[in-house]
Amino acid sequence: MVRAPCCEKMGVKRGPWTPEEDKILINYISHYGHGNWRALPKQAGLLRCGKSCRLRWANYLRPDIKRGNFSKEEEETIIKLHELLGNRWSAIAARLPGRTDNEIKNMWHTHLKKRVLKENHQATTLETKPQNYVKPEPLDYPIPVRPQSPQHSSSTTATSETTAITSTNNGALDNFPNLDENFWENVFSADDSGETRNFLVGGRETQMELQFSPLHGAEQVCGYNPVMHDCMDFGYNIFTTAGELPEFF
DNA sequence: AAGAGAACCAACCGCCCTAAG
DNA sequence: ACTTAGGGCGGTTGGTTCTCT
Repeated sequence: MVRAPCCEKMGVKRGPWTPEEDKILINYISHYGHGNWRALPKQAGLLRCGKSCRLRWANYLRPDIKRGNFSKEEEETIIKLHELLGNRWSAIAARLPGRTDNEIKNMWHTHLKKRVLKENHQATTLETKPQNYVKPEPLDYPIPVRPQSPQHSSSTTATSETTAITSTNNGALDNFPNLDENFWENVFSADDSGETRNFLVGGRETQMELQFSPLHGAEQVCGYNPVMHDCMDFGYNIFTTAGELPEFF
């Protein structure tokens, strides 16, 4: 069965929004909220489809949107997060208050992508390498694979997987923290959107935000430190939101 | 000053996921 | 269990503005 389009094309206006339409949408949402997007245009008196209204609101009219040029810090954050998360624009936008996924996506395609490509090219071109350039050694430890969540696996238990993955890391990385036994269970009960939780790490209660991200072909727990504007580069990366990194970093 | 090409960005499209019936 | 609608997301398009010659 083919899904019907989100709106009848006939009689629905398309293209750039006029200031009058913006005003109507803002007034309506500020009085009644958006509720059902599909029903909104009719109730508000707009000749637009609901999807168009939602996009206009989300990307342009929302009061918390920050307009204007991106700061250097924001650009660096986008580059780091893109390295970490790939094209998950909404996840990246979630870490840049006031910026929309569309805006970030445009920024990436028009400015940052070229810049990153150029920088990568320079870094790998022999002529541009400094004389004391040393080729980085490949990782000497296995990239740990995220064990299946207990809710997705019926054949193994969380406990055995937890033990295995923890011992793998402790054996491979001297400075990998001692995780409390409920760590992975706690991780798996969080979603992928960067939920903040308290964990016992290295024997210390630490507030952390976790993300799962596919890197090097394997899914990893990894993170980004918004305070230091730096990606943690372990097999498992963990970062705090409290502004201070745990000692093991 | 004018035309061409490049860059920018708002908006649209179509797919996917999820909740409700 | 299945179907369907609603909403979210990433990719793409096309109109506008800018820059260069």
